[in-house]
Amino acid sequence: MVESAMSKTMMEEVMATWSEGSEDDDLVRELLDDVSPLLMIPEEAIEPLHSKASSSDQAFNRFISNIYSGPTISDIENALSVTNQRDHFPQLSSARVSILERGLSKIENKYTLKIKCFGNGMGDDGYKWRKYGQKSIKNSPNPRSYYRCTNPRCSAKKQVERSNEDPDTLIITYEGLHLHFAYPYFLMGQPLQSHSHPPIKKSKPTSSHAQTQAQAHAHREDYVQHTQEAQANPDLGVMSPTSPDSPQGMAQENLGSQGLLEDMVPFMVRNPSNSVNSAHTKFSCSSYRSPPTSPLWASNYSTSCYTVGLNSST
DNA sequence: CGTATTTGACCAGCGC
DNA sequence: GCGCTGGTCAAATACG
Repeated sequence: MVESAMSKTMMEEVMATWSEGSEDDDLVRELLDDVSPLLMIPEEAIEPLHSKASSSDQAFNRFISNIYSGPTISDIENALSVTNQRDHFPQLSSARVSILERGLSKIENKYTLKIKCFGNGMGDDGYKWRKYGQKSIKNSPNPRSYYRCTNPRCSAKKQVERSNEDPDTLIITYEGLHLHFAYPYFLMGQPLQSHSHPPIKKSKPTSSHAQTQAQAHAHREDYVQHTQEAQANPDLGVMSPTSPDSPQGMAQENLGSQGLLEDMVPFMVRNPSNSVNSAHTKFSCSSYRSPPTSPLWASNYSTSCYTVGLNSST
């Protein structure tokens, strides 16, 4: 099921999809950049970064790296650092748009992504999906596969089919949100509720439009979260859970209005510090955050997650 | 043996 | 109401 490495283009597209918020341009830019630390920095190259973390943290990082073929924690850190320079890259918006024009579209509450897969090029977005159906589509020689997030608390779904015109092109439609990864964020500042899952997810099955992003994000988010939390990078700054500007506050606020994961992801990504309940998150999320299993995009997995944090269209 | 996939059946929505 | 189509269910099967 794990699809081979997804082309960078795929990643870009995904990222673009999820990064409509102008403030995320820098991150998008990084993702689009061929030399983006998020995607390219080899373990050795980023080793120095690890020096800041404790041995246990390093071990954790390695663990994560071994599980995911995508970017390492250090990669993420780098990306996060870059993110702080958002104001320096106003051109990202245009880049994002260009990506969108290359295959990403949003229809109603679904995000459709068209990606080129070379050879066996199936990719994996990092989420663990379970195939629950396949149907032949009218006027199309290619069947459509239906996938659902393996997390029982997640209603995220996606459909995958090959393009009629181009066999190498996959059409992926995302629907629903991967909110399970965000639970710990919802709870920030509310440690007492750490064991009860916010009803948000349930209230949001319909606002699936953020799905694509959510997906990509979800697992990645967990990943990012872990990283940040493990390293508590002071450079990123720590927002007070109680602060009105805190990620948490924002997230909840957004949830209150729309409950869109996409709206809060950016904060999560940029404010790793909050993972107060990280311990819980690690276990609860990791269970579902299995190695890339999706029939789509393998190597993009990592990218996708980042993307999640970027987008906040609609 | 547990988990994931396959695949035909079933259901709902829509147009005629 | 009927047929078509897309989406989901669930038993059977395959796989690690």
